[in-house]
Amino acid sequence: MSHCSHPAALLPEASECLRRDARKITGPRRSILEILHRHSHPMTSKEIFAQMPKGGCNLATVYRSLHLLESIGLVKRYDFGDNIARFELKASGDDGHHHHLICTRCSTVVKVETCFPPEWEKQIARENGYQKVTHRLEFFGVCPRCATQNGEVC
Amino acid sequence: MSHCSHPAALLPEASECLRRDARKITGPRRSILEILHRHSHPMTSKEIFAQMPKGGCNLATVYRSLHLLESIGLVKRYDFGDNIARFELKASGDDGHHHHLICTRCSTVVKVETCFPPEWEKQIARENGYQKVTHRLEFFGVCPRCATQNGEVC
DNA sequence: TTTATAATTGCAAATCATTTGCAATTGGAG
DNA sequence: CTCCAATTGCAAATGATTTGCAATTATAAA
Ligand SMILES: [Mn+2]
Ligand SMILES: [Mn+2]
Ligand SMILES: [Zn+2]
Ligand SMILES: [Zn+2]
Repeated sequence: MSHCSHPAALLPEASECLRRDARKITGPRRSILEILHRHSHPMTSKEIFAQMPKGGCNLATVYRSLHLLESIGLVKRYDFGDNIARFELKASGDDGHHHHLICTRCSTVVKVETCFPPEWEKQIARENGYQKVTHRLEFFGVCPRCATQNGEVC
Repeated sequence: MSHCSHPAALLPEASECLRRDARKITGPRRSILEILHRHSHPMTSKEIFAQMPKGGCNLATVYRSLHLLESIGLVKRYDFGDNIARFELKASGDDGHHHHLICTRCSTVVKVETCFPPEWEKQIARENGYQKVTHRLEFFGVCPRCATQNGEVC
């Protein structure tokens, strides 16, 4: 929701990632990065599409761009179980691994820093003969606002 | 994969659940319960459909039946992030809450008993003003078999 | 700056899992 | 055995996402 770091600082870094893979820095990609930068919570392709500046681009382009940005590690994909992919910009240096608490009423999302105990995860890997194990973890509940206006949606 | 309890013991219990809600015990529903009973891992609607005995039923009926069985608490739905719902029979008494370790190569699924620390979850709820919080947690990695035959799929 | 060309885009049609409307069928209470 | 709400088959509708293809464009090289 807020823009912490300077937006301009993002482009050079992204450019580098793109160039490294012989990809182009296009209008749609630039816009998507800016949009993700100013909304610091997971956004769906449609939400991003709706935020595109005048002229915009085709929705298919948003999908393709997000794929690319994800593949080169600039963006992280999240799945909240509603069959709609959501994307967040990864902070440079950050591996983007964190979790969320989602309101099942109004879909409000809060970042959760707590992670599943790494030791436990290693144990699970060991027990099953897996070399490396990762996880997907999201929390669900009814946010205080929705809990108040009981019955209604935020 | 194995049939632990007596399959016959399942029906009376299911019947009770269904009757309690003025629902009928039909062929398709009986078949689905039996299929889920003998495969003790999460199954997709298509997989269940493919296991239907001769005569079978329409795929739409499988979807509708699974919905119903889920709504009356006989079946639990899981989401492994591939946009295909999977279902497991709940052991009576069990709330069905557990997790899985999924091979990203061959999709083999192993049940994981370890759960996210309840105290930590309560803390997350408290911190955010939520009354009650649940979670969805799945583990991913490459199973030992797939790790060996590197490159190929099980 | 101009050129050459691989990458990108718009558009429409295709996918894929899942849902739904509706008419025909059926389980099971009375 | 009767009756009727619950169920089912079928085909069409959904909704997110993907894809084929021809037209457009970013950009490295000349
Ligand atoms: Mn986040
Ligand atoms: Mn399981
Ligand atoms: Zn809410
Ligand atoms: Zn495997």
